[in-house]
Amino acid sequence: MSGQILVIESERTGRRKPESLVRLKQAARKLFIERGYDATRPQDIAREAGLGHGTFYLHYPDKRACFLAFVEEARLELDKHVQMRRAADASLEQHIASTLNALYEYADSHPGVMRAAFADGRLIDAEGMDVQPLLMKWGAEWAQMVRDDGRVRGNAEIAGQAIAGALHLAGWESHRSGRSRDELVKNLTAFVVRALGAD
Amino acid sequence: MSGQILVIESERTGRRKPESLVRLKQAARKLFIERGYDATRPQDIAREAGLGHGTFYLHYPDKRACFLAFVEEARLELDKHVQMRRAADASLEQHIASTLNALYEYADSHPGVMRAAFADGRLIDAEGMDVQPLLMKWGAEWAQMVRDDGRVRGNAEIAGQAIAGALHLAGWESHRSGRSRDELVKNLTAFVVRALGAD
Amino acid sequence: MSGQILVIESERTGRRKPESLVRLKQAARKLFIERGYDATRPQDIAREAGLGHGTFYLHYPDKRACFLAFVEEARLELDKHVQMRRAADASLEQHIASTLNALYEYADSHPGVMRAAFADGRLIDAEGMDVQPLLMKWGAEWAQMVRDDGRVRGNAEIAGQAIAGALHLAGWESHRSGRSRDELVKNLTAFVVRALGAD
Amino acid sequence: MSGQILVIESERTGRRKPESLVRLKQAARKLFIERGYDATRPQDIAREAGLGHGTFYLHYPDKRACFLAFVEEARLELDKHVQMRRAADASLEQHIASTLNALYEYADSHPGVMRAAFADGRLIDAEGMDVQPLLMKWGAEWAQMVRDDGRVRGNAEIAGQAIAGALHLAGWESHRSGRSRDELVKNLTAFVVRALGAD
DNA sequence: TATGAATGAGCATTCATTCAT
DNA sequence: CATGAATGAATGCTCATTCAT
Repeated sequence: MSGQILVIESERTGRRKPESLVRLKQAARKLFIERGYDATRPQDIAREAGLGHGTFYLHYPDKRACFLAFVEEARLELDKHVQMRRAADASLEQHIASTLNALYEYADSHPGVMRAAFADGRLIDAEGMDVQPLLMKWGAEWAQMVRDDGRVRGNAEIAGQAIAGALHLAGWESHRSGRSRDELVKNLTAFVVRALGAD
Repeated sequence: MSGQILVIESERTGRRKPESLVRLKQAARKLFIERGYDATRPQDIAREAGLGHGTFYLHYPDKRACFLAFVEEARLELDKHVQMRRAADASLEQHIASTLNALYEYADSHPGVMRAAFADGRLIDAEGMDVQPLLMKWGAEWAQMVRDDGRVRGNAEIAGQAIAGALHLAGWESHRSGRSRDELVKNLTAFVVRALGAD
Repeated sequence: MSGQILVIESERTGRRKPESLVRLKQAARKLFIERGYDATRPQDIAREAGLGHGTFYLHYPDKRACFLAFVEEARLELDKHVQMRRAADASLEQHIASTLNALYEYADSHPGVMRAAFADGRLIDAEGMDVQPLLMKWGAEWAQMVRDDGRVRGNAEIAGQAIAGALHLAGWESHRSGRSRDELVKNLTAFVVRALGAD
Repeated sequence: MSGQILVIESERTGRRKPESLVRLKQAARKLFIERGYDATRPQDIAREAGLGHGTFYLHYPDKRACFLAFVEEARLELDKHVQMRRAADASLEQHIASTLNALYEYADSHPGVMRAAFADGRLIDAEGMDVQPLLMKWGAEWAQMVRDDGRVRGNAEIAGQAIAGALHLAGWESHRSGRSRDELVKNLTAFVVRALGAD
């Protein structure tokens, strides 16, 4: 009898804990996207996950941590998506074009994710200068790309952040004004390629 | 003497109404910069202005309107500053360099203003798609500049927004990492000049 | 010069004071009817009357007094209306029938007045047991009528209040359920006539 | 012993939730009666119940709902009281007399309940035409009684509402003027019996 | 591990009234 | 008589978090 209990328990400790966390993650993602950070209560997330309110605090110290986890997950997901879609061995221009295409493709097919995730800047600004906002992490990745390419002589970090900022705002504005993705990608690719000083 | 009284009276009747508004504006600016939007209550603004908190609602319909007024004021102030510092008749490169210099000079000498003001995107996203966030207005101005210059063949709006986004994020990151303004301006100027395809 | 001033002043004290009061009365009536007591602010009344907010307190000590004045005016108006429409020399039944007809005719042609006015019960309940609610005053009038008729042997006051209460609730319910005035008057007349014990 | 624990536990889990609701109900009843609707804040009710004020909103969506629940409870309580005291098999006159006696007996022994409860008309008038004010529900019950009796040929609904209105206002006035319950009941019984046309 | 009842600091906003002009 | 800027007590309600079970 106790053996059976042990088996059940080991199954539980082995799988049940992660399971509720997974459900919380999914629920959090859904709600942060649908309603935004402010309008999403820990209680809502727990309920959406089919769990009690208290369980939320078993997995996250607070609401902020849960949101930042969602943002980080979104970042990794986007990274993965872009890396898969990106033209591998190609000219810089083709590389950038395919990257931007993948980027905005993801943004289109995951409406709300980017918008929700970029809201982390505010949270991070308020406390925790040690954490980097999503956009800035993105900028750092572009900076690395620039460094790897080796053609730009200026400060790669500045260039990387500039690119990230450019892609973000131009993308947002295009979304608001209903511009086509093609138009956006074509223009931005040219913009970035020139900015990187293709000499 | 009666003449003086008349003057005083006309000054008073002429200024009593705006006076409290002016004080509210100053107080709001101070607090929005120091504490941010969320942590600033209408009550705090009124108290900071030495007024009762009912008075706040004599001048603004709600907290949001007060904040947007602050943002707009900051935008105009920055515009004015940049226009005064900007090299007038000069090459595109010099023009951009002086603009960026003025821009970051303002940002340095008014710490917190930009950071606070850019938070409007969140407010505007929530409601009121008709209002444009500060950063996007800024992008529109750059777009106009690009159009006026006439050298870029692509979509000027996209280019303008891309520039604004680039300046914003690169500036923010530089501020966080303690980079010198010169380094930032030099690199960004080159970045933007190249991006605009000065061929 | 002082003569002229005196003339103007006497004209003013003779006519101007009442004028603003009259306008306040009209405005108050309009707003109390349209919006009810709670949703009507002294400020609204003054503005509707084309006067400054402070002027309100020149004529009424507070909002409550203004409302009670409105109620009293409505009561007198209804009284006058009923007295004019009422069959003079007739049987008790005819007398009552014509009274009820006049009553509900007024209620129909002045939608909202009765509803607004009856809200005084609450105000009076809260403070001032000395003032009588409109409905009770009305009951007292019916009591007098009963006494004058002399046919009822019981307590006239109770009968009067009972009649007033009956007319009020039956009228309100008929209004809510969309019953015709004729149906209401016919039935209530019979009800009251029987209740008064026409032996 | 473990059996006892089980009982306690099941009692606890089974009652913990309702317990705070019961305390809120009692507190609400007390305060609505003592102070009336406007002067009673949800916070006061919670404090009176020995609970935090957030708990109030765990059980009621808002103050209005709490009040309407109080009114409904009072109505049921009164109904029960009247049904128990009412003469069962008797003449119409005896039936009515006993009903009125029970009615005013309740009103006397629960001072303030009726007064507070009748204030619902105002709340219901403002919003929710679908809900019926207490007094009108009462009228509907009298209407049913009239219909069941079968002797009145007119519109039973009008008669029922008229009776309810009569009892209400006459009762209120008698309370204000200090009339004895006997006097009131005797007169009103005769009034109602005649009104119902006992021919 | 899981629960959900309980908490109370906190917030934006309203409005009857006053009083200096 | 008239004004309307100023006031601040007061209100209903929310929500991140805790903790006894």
